[in-house]
Amino acid sequence: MNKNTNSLAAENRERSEVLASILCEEIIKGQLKPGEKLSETAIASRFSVSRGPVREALRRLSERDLVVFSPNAGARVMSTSLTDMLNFLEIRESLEASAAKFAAERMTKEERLHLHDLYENHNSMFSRAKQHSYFKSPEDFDFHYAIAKGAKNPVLFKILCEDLYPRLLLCRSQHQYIKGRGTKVLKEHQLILQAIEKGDVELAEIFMKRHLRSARDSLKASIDTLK
Amino acid sequence: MNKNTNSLAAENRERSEVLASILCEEIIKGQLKPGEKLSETAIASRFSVSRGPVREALRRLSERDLVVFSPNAGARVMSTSLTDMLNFLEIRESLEASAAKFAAERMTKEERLHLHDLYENHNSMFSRAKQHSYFKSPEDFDFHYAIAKGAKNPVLFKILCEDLYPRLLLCRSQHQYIKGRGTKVLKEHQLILQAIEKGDVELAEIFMKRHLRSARDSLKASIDTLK
DNA sequence: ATGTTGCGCATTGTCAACAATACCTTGTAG
DNA sequence: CTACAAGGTATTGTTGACAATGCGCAACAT
Repeated sequence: MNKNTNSLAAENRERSEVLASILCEEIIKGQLKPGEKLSETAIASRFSVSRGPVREALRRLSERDLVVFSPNAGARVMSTSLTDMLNFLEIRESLEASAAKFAAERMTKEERLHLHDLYENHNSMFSRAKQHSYFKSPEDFDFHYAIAKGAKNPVLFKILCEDLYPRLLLCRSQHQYIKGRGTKVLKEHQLILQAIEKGDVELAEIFMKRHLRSARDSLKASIDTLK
Repeated sequence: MNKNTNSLAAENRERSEVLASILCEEIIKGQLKPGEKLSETAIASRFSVSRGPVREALRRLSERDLVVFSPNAGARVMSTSLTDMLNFLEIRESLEASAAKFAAERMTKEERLHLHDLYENHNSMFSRAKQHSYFKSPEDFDFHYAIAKGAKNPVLFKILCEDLYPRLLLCRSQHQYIKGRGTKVLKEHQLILQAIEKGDVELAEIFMKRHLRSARDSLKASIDTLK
């Protein structure tokens, strides 16, 4: 799948960067669980490198807030509370609303078609397996990812796709809180899609805001029922 | 001023983190100019440490996009184009509009008073020295900083104050583009302040958006006149 | 004069050993 | 039996040395 996982030698990129991306992926996928200790020697021997590159990789990840350091006690996988999660979703709302607005304004014809395809695929996939928890699937993120890309603002793209999404995914791997919101999500995506296809800037922004607002409310409700 | 600059030994924080913050500051202040080479050995000898911590610090800064790496060629201070700058301002608009909204909703009484004091200070400072380029001054950022803090969302605060503002300041140190927008800025701040003091959520959001929109338009105009 | 090729040097990337701190185990006292 | 203390062990923080890559200068050929 990812050849870096096997051999990280013959890369132009430096070891610490490759290591960081591999560890990042494993953290996001939940293979390294939140709170888990990240031993430098263990990681070093696992990838057959010295501790130097490992340390550099861990320092990188700490800047991304994927790991936390306790001085003289090493690194642990970041653990995210549900209130943190709500804060993330709050910001995501404002950022993605802008993304949708810009996407409706700036997406190319091809990008709009691609977004349409994504929606159709999700749609058919969902009707095939109704119990499939759509909201939790990576396919849901594909849709938002495409919009973030279509907004044609690299700063926005970086914040969303490289800062926020990883943290959200990490948090999801921690809390198995969400039951898929079912066909609602699809309907909401459809509204956003149509607005973008028409180039309706204002509607795209509003529908995206509503969409994410619903997601956040859903989480809030889940939290309330839990306690 | 900052005792870290002199002795970075007796700190609980690890050397690489202290180094990163010192270098970050110097980059933002423009003491290290965009495009300038950051030699590991030079930095190491300057702070009387080994290259190890220096490397870790530089890797941290690269995650913050304050420096760029060319493999086997080391690090250079990030250089930001004016179109990058416009992208930053575009996102800042949406983020700070939310910040103002939340601040109007969530600021404590003390925070509102503090914000008021900030405004008054800026006001008197400006009338004392009219030629003083208010928009470029750090005092301008204080106002926005206080609002970001008052929004009571750590995620938002981090993105604004630790990711976006440093990059904006770095870019300013690179391009001496802006003539202060004069009393306009103060008037705009006043409107925002009043909305927040009244707890008027919607107005705070709108006035902040307009304020930053003006700043961006002003930059766009500057760019156009330049070419 | 200009473009190119090769060598030498400087810088980066990596590693293994040393020093310092924290954690865990074990023993003892209350 | 529990609480606390002390020592040993393991892990982190740091360092200096080695290997590899890139850069610049000089000499040469066209």
